[in-house]
Order: sequence, then C-alpha cells, then structure tokens
Amino acid sequence: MQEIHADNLNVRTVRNSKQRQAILDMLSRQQSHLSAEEIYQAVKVQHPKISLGTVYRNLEVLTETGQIDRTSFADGKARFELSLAGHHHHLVCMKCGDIENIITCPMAREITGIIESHDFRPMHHYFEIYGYCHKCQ
Amino acid sequence: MQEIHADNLNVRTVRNSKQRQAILDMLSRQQSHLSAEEIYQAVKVQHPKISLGTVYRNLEVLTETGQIDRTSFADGKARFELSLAGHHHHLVCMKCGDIENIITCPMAREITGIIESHDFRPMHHYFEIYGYCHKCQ
DNA sequence: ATCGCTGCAAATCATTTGCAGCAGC
DNA sequence: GCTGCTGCAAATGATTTGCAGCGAT
Repeated sequence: MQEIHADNLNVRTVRNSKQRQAILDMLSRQQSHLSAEEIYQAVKVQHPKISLGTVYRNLEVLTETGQIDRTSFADGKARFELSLAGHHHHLVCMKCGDIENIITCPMAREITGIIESHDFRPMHHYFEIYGYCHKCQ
Repeated sequence: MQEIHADNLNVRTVRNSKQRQAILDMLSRQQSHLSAEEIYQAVKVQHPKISLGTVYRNLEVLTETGQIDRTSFADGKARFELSLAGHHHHLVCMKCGDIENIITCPMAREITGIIESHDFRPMHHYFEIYGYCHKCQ
C-alpha cells in the first residue's frame, strides 16, 4: 500500500517521449499555424509509425503545459504554434488561408472596463480578423 | 427552351417553407445563442417530422441571406442568433456556458491602422471573451 | 411543370477514446 | 516495476450530402 502525500494527489507526472519531442521540434522549425493533421503528416516523415491519436494527445499535453498555443478558427479546425510568440492575435486570409500574427491586443482599458461593468471576469479571449492578405487582394 | 437573362444566371431563387419559417420564428422568441442541435430540438416540438439535416440547410440559407448570424465558439460548435442585434461580440461563461452580447467593438482606428499597415484588407472579425459571468464567479 | 426543399440515411471530418503492449523514470 | 505513452482501431460529435418524392411559385 502506497502512502498518500500531497505530492501524489491529482498530480500526473509528464514524461518525455520521442514522439512529443518530434512534434515540438517540428513546430519550432515551422513559422506557420498548423492543424493536427498537418502536424501529423510532417512528423510522419521522420516517425513513420506515429499515429494521429498520439499527435492529438501530445498536442493536448503541450497545450496544458503552456509550451504551445491552440486556436480555434472559423473553419472549425484548431491550429497550433509554439508559445514563444507570446500573446497575439491573427490575420487570416480568406483566399490562401495564410495566418499572420499581430501583437496588437484589443483588451485595452476601455474594453476591460466595459466587460467588468457586465459583472464578467475575463480569463482569456480570441480576436481573429478575416480578410485578404497582401498577395490576395 | 428557356431564354437566358442575367436574372437567371447563378441566381438561386429562395422559396419559403414552413420549416424555415419555424426556425426563424423560434429564434425570434429566443434570446440566447443556440446550436443547430438545440434549434432542432426546439423546432421539433411543433414540427415533429423535421430533420436535423433540414435545420442545417436552413441555417446556412438564413446565414447567407443575412437573417441570422453564425458564430464558431471554442468548443467547436457553431451557434446562431437573429441578426437584429447588429454587430456585436460575446462574453462566454466558462462554467455555465451562458453567452452575453456586448456591443463594444475593438475595431477602432488604432487597430484598423495596424492591420492595414500589414497590407491586409479586413472583411470581418471575431472577438470572444471567455471567463466567468456574475452568477459563476 | 419547374426546381427548391424535405425527410431519411449514409458519408465525411475533426477529434476522442479503449485497449494491450511498450518505454521512461 | 510502476504508470505514462504508443499504435491501432473503433467510437463520438458536428456537420454535410445523395436521393427520391413533395411542395411552392
């Protein structure tokens, strides 16, 4: 019988695995925002036996540990990128699908004031702008 | 042989149907943002034979004609509401799931300026704030 | 009489999950 | 050795689509 310490209550140890490392390496070489399927295809080149399920499970762990960011887009797909960039928002091209980051954030004093006047406690937010990039106008 | 006028090139006539009207009626009695499944369940009360496929097809037509607005939320589900409210954004409660509209829009001069300096032509945008509503804090 | 719209069922797409064996620590 | 992680395959959930008949104009 194992003793119960605070340390092993609700604590899941996260191990390293070649697959998780491969996903992370791949995303650091990548500038763009990739869907789970795209990540799967790219990692498969070096790791032919990796499964899409494993990719999804790792994307979730990496999101929880804050190493990557997940964003849901209007097409109903989530896309992922390294967290390095810090907090930012997206310009999504409706023609070529390209996604560019902008570091400007709308959560300014004026807007947080309005939100709090609704008795709402904001935790996070999404701000995605859809339109046409310089190549596609 | 039918003559070809500009009027019937690429123009799809939209007819009225009891099902479409029922969906619209239902949404006007409703204040909240409903998923396709919720709309289906609600309309089924008066229209027991309506199918979920019909609901989806009508939601698409009504969105295209601008009578309703569709928004994709982070849970991967789209939700719908009458267009009456005009342009607005959402406060989404992460506990009870309630969605409140705010008419404040972050697309101010400062931000559109930054976007255009990226050579990007914005068409529309989403701004959703996730957090806790007054009941759930 | 068109042809858009319907119900039904099957198909598709993104994502999740059960399971038995393998692999970090 | 414990237990998290994997590949595989099947399950789930949201949404779409093929089809033959019905209904609005």
